[in-house]
Amino acid sequence: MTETTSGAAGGPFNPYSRACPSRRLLKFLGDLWTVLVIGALYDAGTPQRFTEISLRVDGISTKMLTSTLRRLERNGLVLRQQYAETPPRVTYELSPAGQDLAGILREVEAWATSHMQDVLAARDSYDAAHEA
Amino acid sequence: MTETTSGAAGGPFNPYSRACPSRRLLKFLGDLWTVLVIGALYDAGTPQRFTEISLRVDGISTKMLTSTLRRLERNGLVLRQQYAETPPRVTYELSPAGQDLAGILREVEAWATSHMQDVLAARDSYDAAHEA
DNA sequence: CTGGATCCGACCGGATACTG
DNA sequence: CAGTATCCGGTCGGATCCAG
Repeated sequence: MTETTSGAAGGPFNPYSRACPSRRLLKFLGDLWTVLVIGALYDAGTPQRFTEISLRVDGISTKMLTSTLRRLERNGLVLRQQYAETPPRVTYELSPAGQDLAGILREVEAWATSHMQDVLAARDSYDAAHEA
Repeated sequence: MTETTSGAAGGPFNPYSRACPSRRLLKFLGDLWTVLVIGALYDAGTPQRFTEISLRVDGISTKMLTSTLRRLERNGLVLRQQYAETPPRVTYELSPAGQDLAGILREVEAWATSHMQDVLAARDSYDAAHEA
């Protein structure tokens, strides 16, 4: 036990350490667009086209969808397939690693939706007790 | 089935909808400092002081620790206890809801650390295939 | 010790226009 | 259709100083 910071051990990576690359990865994984795009691909079950994903993730801009998909692909979480057709057709799907992650992120998502009401109530309570 | 967007059903809240409050909540839950502070409190097991948390979460500024704890408290995820002493002593601990969430976020954290190596390899592979 | 207040640079991210 | 390029306002977040 030579670790000075906390966190689940089991490997050399520790996001509680400022310099550890896992911190940046964790930051990316928690990003809203990352979570929603992965969730959308997970729900779809089949390879999705750029436009199809943008329809599932309401309000995402082409810029953010592009950059998010690029990072996901670069990190090995999403597989990109492009076909030589006109008009061009490109599809995205989760890699095995991406599917694994999707299951976990889905839990976070489920927590958010199932506890939203409680959170709303907690805010009211907090605001009432701290109002100016 | 009147939903037009995707996502796990089960409630009226849907983060895939741009206007749904659960989207903002989800964004907050995935925030790096949120994840690490919750994880630190979870690891500690006992109520932690402001300074103790800052030591566990390497590199967090007092500004971010303060604002993160405030939001967590306001959302009912963290319980704050202050004692009338000099010097002042304040402790923070996870609420039952917070502990529930912590277990899930810990999984995300574990995914990040356990797959960091694979992700690093995927990046090398991607960069090699896309270098200018 | 536990913060609040302020300054300010960095960058996130939307809107828009354009291309193969 | 599937992006790329650019502009630019808003916000995030670190550093610093101050207070109860």
